[in-house]
This record gives sequence, structure tokens and C-alpha cells, in this order.
Amino acid sequence: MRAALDLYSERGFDGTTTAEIAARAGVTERTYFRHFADKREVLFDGSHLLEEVLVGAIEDAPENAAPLGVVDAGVATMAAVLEDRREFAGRRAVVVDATPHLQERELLKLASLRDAAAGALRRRGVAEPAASMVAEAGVAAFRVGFEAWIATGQDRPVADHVREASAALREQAAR
Amino acid sequence: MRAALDLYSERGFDGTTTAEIAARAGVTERTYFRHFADKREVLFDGSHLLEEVLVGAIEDAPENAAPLGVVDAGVATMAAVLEDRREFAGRRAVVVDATPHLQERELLKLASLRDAAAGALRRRGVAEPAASMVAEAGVAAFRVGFEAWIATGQDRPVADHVREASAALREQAAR
DNA sequence: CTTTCGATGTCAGTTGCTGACATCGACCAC
DNA sequence: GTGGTCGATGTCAGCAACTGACATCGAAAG
Repeated sequence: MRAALDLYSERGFDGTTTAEIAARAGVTERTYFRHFADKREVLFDGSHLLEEVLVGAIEDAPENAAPLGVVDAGVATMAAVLEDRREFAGRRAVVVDATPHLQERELLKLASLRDAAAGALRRRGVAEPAASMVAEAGVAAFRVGFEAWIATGQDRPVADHVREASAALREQAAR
Repeated sequence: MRAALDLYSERGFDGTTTAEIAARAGVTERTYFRHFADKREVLFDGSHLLEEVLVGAIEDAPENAAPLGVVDAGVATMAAVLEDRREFAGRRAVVVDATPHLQERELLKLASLRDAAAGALRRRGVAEPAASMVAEAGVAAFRVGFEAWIATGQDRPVADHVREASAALREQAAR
């Protein structure tokens, strides 16, 4: 994963081959593909963990809390996990932003996050389309907040930016 | 485009080669790639048009209308465009839902729609992160509404489903 | 010491995708 | 009409992503 991020940063995603990544990591190309499904997946290893955090937070929320509040709290918790990996997250974001192929994969992971959240909400009794829309709103706040965090040089905590984004949406919905 | 959708439906996305698509369309594989950037892009030809409709609707909205209302109206208009292509949209949705690679591309198009909407809002004076969040909410309503339309057999207009989705979000935001 | 097993290497093959060059037909200038 | 330009297509060679099949090897287990 380090080898891949380094190479993608140096030569760009399209400018590096999977063989090069494998070589820098000291293994064969074949071995690379035993660990990662494709050339993109190297940069998305932690996404499963994030999903668990989000779903866990939603499940542990007080029984009759408002859905949107539950999800907002969940994504803020999830965002906090990234606070530690600040440097890695920053370098990674630069590469992803520069590469449509990687953006696609990132969007797929966010969609997976969204589906997981919607499912957890439905298990709490939230009906459709409310469950889906609340999940979408939460993940959107995460994305927008995360982007602002990266853009501002990470001087404030991610969770702050995320909360700011969800607050903005609530405000607009009230107009 | 017809050749591709037919083949993807019959044998699945992974089970068909670009050479086969080209052959069924009566051209060479090389010619296929002169018209479409890759194997996925065949199913996403109209997305540019949708973006124009959405941005146009946002730009034409009354000066000081509420941003979320503007975007909701915009995506409803956009959805209405699909009403005519009902059959194609349905068959296409089945294939996309069955294929992660195609889902990725679809998500990228939705992200492009979202960015365009956010840009149009900013030009109307909406600040960040409100512009981004409102755009996200609008596109989310489009997505959720469209999915419901497909799932229910398209007996009610798409725009109805889309409005229902955005109404659900407003309701949740008010709690 | 032997066996078992998970991780890795090796190799050959398919397919998505690209660059370079040739061809062909429509339209235009003269 | 002749010649020329141009856009769309065909042909061909080649790279890189990915996969399946089989071999190897080292460590843990018995």
C-alpha cells in the first residue's frame, strides 16, 4: 500500500504499472493481485473498517433518537477515525482527486457506506425513502466535510467540518 | 449502444467483449473505441444532456428562491426527461445494478451532476458548504426516486418519486 | 521427521485499450 | 472533370491489467 501510494504520487496513477508496485514492495505482480482485486483497490483497504464504525454507531444510538441526528453522529465518529491517519489521508486525497478511475472507486465505497447506513436505519424502523435519504445526507456531510478538512490543511478536526456540513443542510431544509 | 445493451443483458457485462459489441454493430473494435472511451461508457451517452437540463433549470429559477427548492425542482425536471426513455432506462438499470464496474461509472456521472449543480448554486450566491450539501441532497433525491421508479414498474411518473424522496428528507431535517 | 498448509513464484493466455498508418468516400476549389 | 482536403473507418502491432494452473517453499503441527 505504501509502495503504491508513493508511486502514484511520483508518476501518477496512469504512469505506474502494477508490476512496478509489486517490484517496489518486493513481491511479484501475481502476488499483488492476490492481495488486491485490481490496480485501484490498494488505496481503499481501510474502507471496511469505516463501515463497521458507522453501522456500530447507528446501532448503539438511543432507541428513539431522530434518524438524521443518529447518522450525523455516526459519520462524525467515523471521520474521527481518520484524524490519526491525517498524513496518509492527505497524500491519498491528492492522488484520488487527480485520477477519475480512483474517484470512481471512492464513490463506490461511499455508496457502500450509504447502503450500510440505510440498512442500519431500516433495522431501527425508519421507512423508505426516509432511510435512504437520511443515509445519503449523512454520507454527503462526511464527504463534504472531509474535503474541506483536506483543503484547509487539517488545522481543525475533521469531525468539526463534517458537523458544519450537516448543519448547513439542516439550515437550508428549514427555509 | 443498442448492441451493447443487448449483449450486456444477454451474457452479462463481464461475459461480453468489446469485439463482440463492435461486431454486432457492424464495425471494428477500433471504431468502437473512437466513439466510446471504454467498455462502460456506451451506457452513459445521455448524461451530458441531463447535466445541461439540471444546470439550466437552476439558472432559470427566480432570483431569491430557496436553494433546496431550486435544486429539487431542477432534478424533477431532469427526471422527467427520462420518462420518455422508460423502456431503455429500465433495461439499462437492470444491467447496471448487476455490475459493480457500471455502478462505479454511474456514480461518477452522478458526482458530475452534483458538481455542476453546486457550481450553479455558487453562481447564484449560495456559499459553501451549503451549496455542496444542497446539490448532494438534490442528486440524492434523484437517485432514490429513480430507483423507486424502476423498482415499482414505472406506473407513476419518475418526478413524483423524486419529489417524494426530497420531501422525506425535509421532514427528517425538521425533527 | 514427515506432513500439511498458506503464501509466493512462474508462466501462459485473454481482453481492454492505444498509436501509427492506410483507405475510402464526400465535398470543395478551380 | 481533376485534384485536394477531411472525417470516418479499417488494419495491425503492442502494452498493460488481470486470471487460471501448477510448482515451490517455509513454518507449524503431529
